[in-house]
Amino acid sequence: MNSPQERNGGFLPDQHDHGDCVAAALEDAIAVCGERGVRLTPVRRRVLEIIWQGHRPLGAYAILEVLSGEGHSPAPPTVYRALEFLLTQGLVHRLSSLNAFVGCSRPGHPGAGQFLLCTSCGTAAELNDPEIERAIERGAAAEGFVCRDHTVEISGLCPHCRGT
Amino acid sequence: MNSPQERNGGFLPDQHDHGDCVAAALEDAIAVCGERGVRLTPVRRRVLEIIWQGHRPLGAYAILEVLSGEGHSPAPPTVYRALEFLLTQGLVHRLSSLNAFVGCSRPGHPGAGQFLLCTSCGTAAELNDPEIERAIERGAAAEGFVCRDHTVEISGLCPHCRGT
DNA sequence: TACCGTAACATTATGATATTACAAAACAGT
DNA sequence: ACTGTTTTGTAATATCATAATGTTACGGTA
Ligand SMILES: [Zn+2]
Ligand SMILES: [Zn+2]
Ligand SMILES: [Zn+2]
Ligand SMILES: [Zn+2]
Repeated sequence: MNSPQERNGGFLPDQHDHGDCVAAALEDAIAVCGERGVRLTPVRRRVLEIIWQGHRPLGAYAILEVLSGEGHSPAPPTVYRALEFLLTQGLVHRLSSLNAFVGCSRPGHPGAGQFLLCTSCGTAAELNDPEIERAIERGAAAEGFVCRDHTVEISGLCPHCRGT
Repeated sequence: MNSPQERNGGFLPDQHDHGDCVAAALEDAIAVCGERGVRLTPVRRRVLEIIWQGHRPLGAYAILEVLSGEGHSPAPPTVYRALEFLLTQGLVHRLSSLNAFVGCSRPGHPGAGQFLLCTSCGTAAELNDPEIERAIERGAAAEGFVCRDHTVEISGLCPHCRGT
């Protein structure tokens, strides 16, 4: 099984077929979990789908609310556990500047990614930019610091909102 | 009045004279507030001092606890208001990956800075690295995104901890 | 099938962080 | 001192996340 390719990392047109995004994300998730011998259980799968309802970060309690509207009313730990699983498998990312979660555009990839967050429409785009990573690595090394992880979240205006 | 210079941005030796750091930070804060015609009131000043007790980020409730041990027992809004003031004046930074606040090494400077956070000892160092900023700007521009602000928080090991 | 061990999930409660709304006090300019 | 503005106090509440404990579902074994 070949690894999933980058998908939906950038900003997409408003009228793109979002069903395809969700379907591709699920397909990738099934593949990644299959390769690793971990289980994409119904709760985990449903949480991933809910996150992929849009290209915008969703808070844990917003996910809870969606689940509550489906007969099923789990408590916070259920959602957080599913999120932790998805984070561990690299299927979603956590955005600490928003306390929210977004689907990963390159499921299972190594590295933390960088995020562009539109303050106008709430849309997020994921970068995995080697130039940024290299600059960070270099800046840290100059202070004698060894990087383990990074959070890069850039807020501003997406291409759709910058014009209006 | 000349603007404060960069101070204490990097990792300092364990035995540096930290009283100097605090004194310099307060001096800079007084200068910045004086130039701008805003008031560094006793609460704001004290919160800034508490944050500068060390080179490690402090949570709002940790600050509250210190204040409580001083006869004076303010409620959360008092601390959050002081923090908001200090953030606005560029005297402290908020680290969203830690939900904590740290003194700014270049009081009043423009830009968001980048932070190195040691997971072993909790120490933070601030960078204002034009290379990182340029890389981010370029990566964002390639997606048609206009940057307004950024959060760059790098976790890993500081020079003191990497050896042990 | 019955058994066991592990992984996943449910439930309750609580911890940690942050904000709203309104009242009182301190301050600055007159 | 009078007045409008800024700052602080206080109580309640919202929001985000985890601890602690017990139960259920699943997969392997005999
Ligand atoms: Zn990703
Ligand atoms: Zn937008
Ligand atoms: Zn700074
Ligand atoms: Zn350290």
